[in-house]
Amino acid sequence: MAVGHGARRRQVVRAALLSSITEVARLAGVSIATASRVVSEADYPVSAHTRARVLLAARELDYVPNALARGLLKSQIPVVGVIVHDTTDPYFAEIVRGVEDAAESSGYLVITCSSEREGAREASYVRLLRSMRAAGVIFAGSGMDDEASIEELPRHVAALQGSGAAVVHLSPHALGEPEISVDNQGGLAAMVDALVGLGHRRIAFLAGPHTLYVARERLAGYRRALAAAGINIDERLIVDTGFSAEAGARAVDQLLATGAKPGTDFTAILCANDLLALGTLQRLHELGIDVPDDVSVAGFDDIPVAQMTAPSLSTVRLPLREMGRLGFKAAICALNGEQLVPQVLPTQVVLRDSTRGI
Amino acid sequence: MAVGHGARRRQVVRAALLSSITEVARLAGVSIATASRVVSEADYPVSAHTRARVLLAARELDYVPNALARGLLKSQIPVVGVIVHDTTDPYFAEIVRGVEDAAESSGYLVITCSSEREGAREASYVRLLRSMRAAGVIFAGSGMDDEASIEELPRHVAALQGSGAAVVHLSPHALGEPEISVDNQGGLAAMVDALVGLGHRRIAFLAGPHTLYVARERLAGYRRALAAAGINIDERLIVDTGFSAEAGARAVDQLLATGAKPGTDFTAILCANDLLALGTLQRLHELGIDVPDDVSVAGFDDIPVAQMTAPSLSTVRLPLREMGRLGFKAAICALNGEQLVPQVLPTQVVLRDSTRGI
DNA sequence: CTGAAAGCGCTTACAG
DNA sequence: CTGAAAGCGCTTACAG
Repeated sequence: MAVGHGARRRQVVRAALLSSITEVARLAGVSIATASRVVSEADYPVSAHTRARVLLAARELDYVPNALARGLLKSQIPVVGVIVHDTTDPYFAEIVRGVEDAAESSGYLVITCSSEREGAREASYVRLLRSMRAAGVIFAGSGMDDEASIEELPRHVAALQGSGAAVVHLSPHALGEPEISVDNQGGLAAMVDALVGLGHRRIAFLAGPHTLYVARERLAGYRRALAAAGINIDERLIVDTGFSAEAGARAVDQLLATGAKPGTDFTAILCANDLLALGTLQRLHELGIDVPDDVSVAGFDDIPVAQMTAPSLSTVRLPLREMGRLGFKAAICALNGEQLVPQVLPTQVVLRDSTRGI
Repeated sequence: MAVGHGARRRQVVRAALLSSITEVARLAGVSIATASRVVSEADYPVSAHTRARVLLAARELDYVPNALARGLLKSQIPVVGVIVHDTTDPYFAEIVRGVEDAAESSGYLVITCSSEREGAREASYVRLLRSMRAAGVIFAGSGMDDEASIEELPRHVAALQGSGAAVVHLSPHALGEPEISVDNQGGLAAMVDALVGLGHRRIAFLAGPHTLYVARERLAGYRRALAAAGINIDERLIVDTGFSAEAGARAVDQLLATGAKPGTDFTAILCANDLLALGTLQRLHELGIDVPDDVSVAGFDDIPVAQMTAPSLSTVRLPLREMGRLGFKAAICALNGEQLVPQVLPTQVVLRDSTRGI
């Protein structure tokens, strides 16, 4: 019994170790050129009989082609990398999901790389993707402006593009217009308009990290809409923050520490993303400040949990999955040599229970 | 101006296209063997002068080694795949984050593949990883029992292991004990004990998908703890569900449709994961059933949003990031030929505002 | 329709 | 310390 088991095990391992195209060709009794033509599904004429024997041999040996050898020859491996700022952020999770949906059964493997909002890490991931001769890179998050992003990253991106890889941006960055994006400024302005429509005139803004392009665009939307409504901008109501729930909670404390009173000095808190709004809701709840009776709260992105908070969160819906899907499709188009036309997707204000008129 | 720009651009592209080790060797005036010894950081003696010239040439050409060529030679590429059930599920996002934390500056690239809980997709991702000669595969989710998981998957896993790749499981599955895991049964039993301690005796259970090993283990924990407490198990209070918030909301409707009354027929709803609990909270809120006054609700996993619901969610904390971190470390150990000792991590009951005594 | 041979970019015994 | 050469597994003109 034990012997039999050992022998069987060895056999499996042996098949695994030897299943190169050479083995398949030998077993089928054909040249490796012919074997290659069959297993690589090239549309090259091979007699039905020969084809069948090769296929049988391949199955017999559990043959899986070596993507490295193939990639070395083609100078490209069917892998598309998605660079995100934070895997655990639902904003990026939704985008990645969209990319994966579009990539399903396309033959491309999707690799997600998380920069943790560090330019050096991002650059090193892109370098790795370059060293693997990835077919494409999708930058899901917006550009940063630290040294690595300015020195190293563009070099790798240029090399990638120079060798025929597709590069797609889903957010604004230094190198030009994103191929697929959303009108961050307009979307945020629309939410300000909605709040003004509800009677709010003193709207605090948790602005996100000013090192990020998206955050700066959203801030611009805030300023633009207030100016358009003829409302004076009170700089003390603008808080520079991170992009996390914890940052939102801290920002509330910071805002209150200035002596600003909710309900009078500000009647609404608008957040540059939903995660900030989640932290804001939580901290206000802890402080016994009622939302929306004492103060209204609104977010931006419409991540799935935004419907599940109590009160449910008013926010601006971004078509995140769609962005991911279109991003992947754009990469494939670029790979086919098509010229990409930048596409700006619509946003939509969604008013739920965290905001009310005054 | 335009000409100058064009010329510069061409140069960049040219460097990108030609930067093979052959070019570096030529520019440095050495053999490719010597160039390789320098750039691959092999600890092979090379004179300081030669080394400096090679390094300079490499920098000049923006040389990035071809990982495919190197991988072809070694039959392994420094990539570790993490197979998850769903990228957008915070449970998996946290684990992936842990893996990435541990992999940081290890030289390995982490690839996340999302099976969407379909065995066929999972098998095809593992096949892709196999074709790329990945150094390791970490299965973050538990095994499924559909055909692809029984037929195709084990073949690829055996081949991967046979060729020296590391395979690590973070959850129970058909092939044996997970290398890194958590006591799902004991953890869930502990929460039942806690609820019983609060005076609950009629505890409904949203059980998750019975096709998943983890779900079955958690259900076993439910049964075990109730039996130990001498409480009769009412099968009508056990609802088979998915693992999403929507499934939780539906399950609440299903439970109520049986005619069971909250507060009398059941005083608590225990969920096999936090996402189910989130959906449960939301649906109960919509129905005007108060938590915890009318019914207590508890989850399992302690994903980050569990603290941010209203009321905040009582749950069982799983060391998710730690599991990811240890999973990656285990993969590296296996790669170094070390024998892995299965490790079971502790869980902890966390009581927040969604549960109360009766 | 089939096969022999070159070559993708690298590493590593082997010889000096 | 340095280099010439073989070879990893595949694809693809080229010749038949």
